[in-house]
Amino acid sequence: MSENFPINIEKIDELSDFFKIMGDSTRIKIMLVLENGELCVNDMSKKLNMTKSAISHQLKILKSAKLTKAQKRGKNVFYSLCDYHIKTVLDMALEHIQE
Amino acid sequence: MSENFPINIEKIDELSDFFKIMGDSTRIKIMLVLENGELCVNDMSKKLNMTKSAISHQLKILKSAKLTKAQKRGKNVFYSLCDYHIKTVLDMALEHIQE
DNA sequence: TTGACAATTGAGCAACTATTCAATTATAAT
DNA sequence: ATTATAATTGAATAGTTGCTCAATTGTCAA
Repeated sequence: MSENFPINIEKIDELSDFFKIMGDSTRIKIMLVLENGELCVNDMSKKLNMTKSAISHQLKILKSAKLTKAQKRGKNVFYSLCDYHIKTVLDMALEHIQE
Repeated sequence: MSENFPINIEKIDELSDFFKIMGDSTRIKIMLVLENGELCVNDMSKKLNMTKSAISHQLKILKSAKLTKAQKRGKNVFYSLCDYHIKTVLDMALEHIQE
């Protein structure tokens, strides 16, 4: 290990952490509903038919991974996608499973 | 859910399952050492400084996900990468974490 | 200020997962 | 046949994770 290895070890952990975060259907659903634009927690909760608590817990993870960002307006907190790479990664993965 | 939703629900599970498999540093390491060509379990075990058993368990998962394929020759089983999309997904993810 | 709604938080629980360890199968060499 | 090496397998364990539930915070309206 370490030499003769294409990328360094911390990067590998970052990589697998990234995929770990993508590897949950609730978080995937959240990202997909956010592709059309920002939504508040309540709306996501209704669209995905899940409790606000469950959504909120996952949003916290997505936010800390810089995959979503939040903006508070009045009583609501509106979330939106952060990174334009994500859609490409999702599409690439879709291509992979398609066959 | 279900209507007004960009892709169907089974696809979402397939997607998150795919990312779940990518979301482990051992499996990432295996895929990275296989980028240069096939290797037997013993070689991977040495390169990654892990037991053959641990490697073998993860190879089974990668194989069942059709990310690697195996070929037996003599006492050895040689593994290689299956899908050319994987490298692109890895590169895309690397681009995401780079910044 | 009071009541209602939006969102977050933390503890607790059940389900899942990666590694270790020991045993087993399979092949090759002596 | 016996021994050695390669790989797989399954059970056990320790660690992690996602959801629920209850409590809490923050904001707006009456």
